Amino acid sequence: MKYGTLLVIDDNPAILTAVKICLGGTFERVLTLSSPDKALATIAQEHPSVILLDMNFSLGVNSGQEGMMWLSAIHRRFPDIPIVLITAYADVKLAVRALKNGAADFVTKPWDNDELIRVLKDAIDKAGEVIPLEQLESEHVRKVLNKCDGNMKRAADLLGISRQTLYNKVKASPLTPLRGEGE
Amino acid sequence: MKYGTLLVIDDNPAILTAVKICLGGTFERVLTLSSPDKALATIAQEHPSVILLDMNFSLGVNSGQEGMMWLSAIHRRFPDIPIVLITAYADVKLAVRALKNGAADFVTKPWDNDELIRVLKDAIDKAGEVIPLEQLESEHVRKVLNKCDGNMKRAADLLGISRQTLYNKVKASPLTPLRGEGE
DNA sequence: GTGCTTTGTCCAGATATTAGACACGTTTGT
DNA sequence: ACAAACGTGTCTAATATCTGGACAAAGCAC
Repeated sequence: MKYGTLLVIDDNPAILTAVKICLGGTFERVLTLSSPDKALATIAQEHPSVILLDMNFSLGVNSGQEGMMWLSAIHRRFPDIPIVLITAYADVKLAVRALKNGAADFVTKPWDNDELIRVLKDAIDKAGEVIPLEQLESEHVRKVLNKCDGNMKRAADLLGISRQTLYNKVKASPLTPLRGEGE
Repeated sequence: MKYGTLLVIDDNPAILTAVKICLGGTFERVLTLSSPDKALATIAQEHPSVILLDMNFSLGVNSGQEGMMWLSAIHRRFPDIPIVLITAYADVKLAVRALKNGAADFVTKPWDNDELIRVLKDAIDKAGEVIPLEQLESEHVRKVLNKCDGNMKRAADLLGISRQTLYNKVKASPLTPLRGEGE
């Protein structure tokens, strides 16, 4: 089973070629861009399943600012397409910032092929999940209620619903297990 | 303005003392544990606003497995309390895994005091936010609809609601801006 | 073009939400 | 200790929302 379209954005042609060879068997299509300039247009046109984005363009600038900017821009425009970042400079602060800015994952060069495939697959799978409205609601209600120490009046207030409605919701689904957040 | 209760868990007494001094002025209370053994009990009793958890216990074991286990355990039991991880071994993989396992943030030793305070404050603020039910619903609807390329029938199906209901929801809130995910 | 899907629109019955009210138990402040 | 303030569980009646079902018209596939 192949995993749709992968878009790779990296300014190193050797990397693009390498990725194309390594992942060509795993994805139906592997598109490449050597510069993020046309990224938005390309994404809009091709609707990739996942994006592999390098963090370091403009030679000599390796703070990752460039990649971070593009991450934000792409993620803002296409919040549903998972973006996996890749960088040669293993920097914890950068990785944390990237994940908090919406990156699906963060890997370092040189990469392990199987790991990269797993990461991209995970990103696609996670992005493809759709949570039913009712479940989303139940979970959120439970969380807020929990944060209010079970105070239904306050919870209802924070949730923007009436106390009775919250009351009904709670007794309607007395035990909805919370989704895990594990990897 | 002080930021509630901080619980620090670290097996190095010197660190505990240092943190107590550095952050005593910022938090109303700073509790410390030199081992995570009693973490769950302490948290249940003290309801800290945020937890600062070291990743490396049992001397010689520095893979972070220990801390990761405790992160999962604590986060599973108290999903509403933000957990900031701290480690001496800057490891990108570990940081990524931690964030995906529910950590609010990830900092490395030696830490910068102001940065640590900012991180803890951010974690508390973010955890304290409560999103009204209607907004949560709107955003989710918009995302799913987007993922379905605007196909309302399919989106409604995935969301577990009827097509007409989705139709009504969409025309009820034609332009709900998505919340940002920035740091 | 012919079929299949989707859309926009309507209906009427079922369900959910709402503000308000009430008695009762629990905190809180003094 | 006492009163005031607050939260709960319960009820009602008006309003709103959700639902399956139906229909013609528009869009897409082959």
